[in-house]
Amino acid sequence: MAKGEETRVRILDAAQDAILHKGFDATSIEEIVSADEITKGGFFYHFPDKNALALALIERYIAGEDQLFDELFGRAEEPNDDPLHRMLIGLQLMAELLEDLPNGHPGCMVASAAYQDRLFDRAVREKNRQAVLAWRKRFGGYFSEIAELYEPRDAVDLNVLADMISASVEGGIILSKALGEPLITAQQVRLVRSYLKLLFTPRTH
Amino acid sequence: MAKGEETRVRILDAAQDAILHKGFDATSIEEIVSADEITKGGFFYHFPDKNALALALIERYIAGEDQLFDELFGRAEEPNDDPLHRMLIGLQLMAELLEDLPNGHPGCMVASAAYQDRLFDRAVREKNRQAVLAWRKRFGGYFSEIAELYEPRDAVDLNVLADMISASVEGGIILSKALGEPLITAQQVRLVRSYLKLLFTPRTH
DNA sequence: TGTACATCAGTGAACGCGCGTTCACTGATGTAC
DNA sequence: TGTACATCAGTGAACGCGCGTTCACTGATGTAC
Repeated sequence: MAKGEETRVRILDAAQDAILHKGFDATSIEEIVSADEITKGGFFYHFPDKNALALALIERYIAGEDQLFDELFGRAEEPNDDPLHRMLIGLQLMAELLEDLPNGHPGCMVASAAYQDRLFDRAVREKNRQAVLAWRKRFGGYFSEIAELYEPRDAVDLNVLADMISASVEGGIILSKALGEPLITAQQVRLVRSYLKLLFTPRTH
Repeated sequence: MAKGEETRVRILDAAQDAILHKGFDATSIEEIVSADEITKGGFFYHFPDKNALALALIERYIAGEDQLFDELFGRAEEPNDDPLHRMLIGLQLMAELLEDLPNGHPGCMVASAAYQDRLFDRAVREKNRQAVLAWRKRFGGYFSEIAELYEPRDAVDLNVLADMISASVEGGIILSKALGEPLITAQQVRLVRSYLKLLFTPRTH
């Protein structure tokens, strides 16, 4: 990685950590750059203004999540797997990954932006919207495959079910932050897993 | 209501609306009071400093939620009702109430504070923590009653199940804000209801 | 009922500080010939 | 291999603006006698 790119990443890291605990406006550029031992001028070499920082942070966060979900649910090495099994394994892996974070999930940039939408321009808000839609599309696709093979025991909209995965993580993070209990998010993911098992597993008499 | 108390409430209303869309720090006192047509000096008559505003907002929000949950789940008029039935009715009422908000739920002060915890002093953070614990205790108590009568079909921790109600609302609000779809929160509450039905309803052959 | 005083619910000007942003400059590295 | 120039990745001082907070004052309302 070139020197400039490395500094840029360090700026994003420091900014994200502060923003997830203080909000965007309360996080000053001075504070961000002093954590990286550069100056304010250096910040403005990498970003034209503070709004561009927000955009870059959200884009990076979304890309990271997409890659992570590909790894957890993709399981490209076994493409013929049963889709329900693949989903349950994916949620299991996600829960384990969350349990391994000693301080819990540090927070979701999308959630942070959603609670500060009036601070950002249209480009940022639209990126945020597209991120959540992409999650819905991804998980909704998985559920379509599942529903072709398994009759759900209760009438559910598959897009709402897809949102449930995102919502349980987002909600878990909030409870976890408010209580200072790192394990909550993983527990909520496991609970969604329990629901899907009950919902799609055929009755055994 | 006395005149001063009325102004205080209007300050809190204006502040809450702005804070749920911009965050605490980015919401200036000037902006809050100009919405109410008073002056900055007037604000400081009602609150010693800005942190006291945060504390008052969170206390008011928590008290409002507690009262609402009492109404939705208490059903004091029929205390001998089946606890599972009461829970399902409560969630049904909650979903209907959320569906009736034309712009969706405006946002949760507890979530907003959780994503800006470094902005506040210990008193605010502790209030926030107690709020989530109270929700857990409330719903956990309901689930204890239910579990005494109905064997759950999957091994679940009742406190985690209690958190699920809070988490689905919190997560639903975030998705709803990010997508601009007001109905999402109600949908997520109905999905939790579907889970509880599957989890606790006895098998009928 | 009238008067004196206290309290309530603010007004409005002033303050010092930190913020985002600009800009002229600089040393190190890369490229052309 | 040496030299000239361009680009990269910053530095550091300066700016104007808006912020939270203070404070002396004020008019309206309430209370005591």
